[in-house]
Amino acid sequence: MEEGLALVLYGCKLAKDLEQNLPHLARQPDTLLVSCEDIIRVFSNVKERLVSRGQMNVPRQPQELQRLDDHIGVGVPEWLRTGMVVEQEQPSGLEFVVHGVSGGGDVAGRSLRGGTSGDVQHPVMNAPDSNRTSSSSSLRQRRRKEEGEKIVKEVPAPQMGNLDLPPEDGYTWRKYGQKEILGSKYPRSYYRCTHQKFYECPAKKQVQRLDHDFFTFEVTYRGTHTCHMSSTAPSAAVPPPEPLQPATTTTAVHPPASELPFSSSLPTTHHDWLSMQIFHDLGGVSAGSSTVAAGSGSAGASAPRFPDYQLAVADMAETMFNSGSTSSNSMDLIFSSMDDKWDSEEKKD
DNA sequence: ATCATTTGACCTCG
DNA sequence: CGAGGTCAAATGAT
Repeated sequence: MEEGLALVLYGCKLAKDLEQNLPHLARQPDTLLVSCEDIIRVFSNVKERLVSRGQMNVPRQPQELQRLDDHIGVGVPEWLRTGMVVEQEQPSGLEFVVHGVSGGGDVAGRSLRGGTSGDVQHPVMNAPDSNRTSSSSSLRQRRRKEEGEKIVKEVPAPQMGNLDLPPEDGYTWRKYGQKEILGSKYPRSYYRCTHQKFYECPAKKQVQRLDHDFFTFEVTYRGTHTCHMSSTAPSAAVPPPEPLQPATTTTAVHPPASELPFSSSLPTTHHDWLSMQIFHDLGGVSAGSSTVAAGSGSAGASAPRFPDYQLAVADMAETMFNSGSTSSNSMDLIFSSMDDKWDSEEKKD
């Protein structure tokens, strides 16, 4: 196992190197491809070792996690830990209550279809109110109020740290407005997808605290994320578990993966492409939607499962390749605690 | 310099 | 006309 961990670390280092050289490699697709393949090969190797070691012989005991912790560095990220024990305890944080759904869902149905069709349409993006004549012909273009898909969820708010932070849902959002709402104690914040610019991603959300429950947000999602349809899209489709204390007072329930915002109904999220790429290379078992459940805590009942720590590795790789979190640099997040370890390891040599 | 947030003004719709 | 939603300049953070 020690050797396997070393391989994981090596793979992570390769990925980090790749990230650092990305500006240059971006102009050299061939080199970039080789680098990616190297990384995949390393993690595939790890996977082979783990499989041959015994399918279900997964380190779950606390002391074993501690060993991993010690090996990788100070503090395996909490999401990685929880990813490893996802079956035992529901991870905290991502507890959604589907409050109500309205709208046709037509948009979602079309654009979420696996991205195979290639021409994702943005029905609300064009049609910029051609004949909107505010006599002064203001330069501002405004779209009609979008009808259709609207998903309302109640999400427990952070109960420690910055209480003003909106609930993390795995996407990156950019706030573009805030407004006092009549009859509501708390203002409503308006967010749009950070990647709207590059990918014309129309996804938006509104976040507002419940009047009667300061520690619960009502989150209204509108539009569908299209930014993860591209293989180069930088968003994360699967929300990572929140490293926060579980909300103990809410009656939130754990939804099936299909109820997570937009992404999970996708049969081939980027999460899948990642894990499938890695495991498919080996002619391994089918990486079905069960991989999606890795972070969400809903275990596929019948689908073949990978050992949880493999999912964690895939998750980590995913996090490295996708800046999905609101945090600006997920690589730093992952490696910040590992740098010291690497340094000390290298000094030993 | 770049990107995110804030905030007042503006627009849309009921 | 007013409430809700969005824009974009100003400001702040990195």
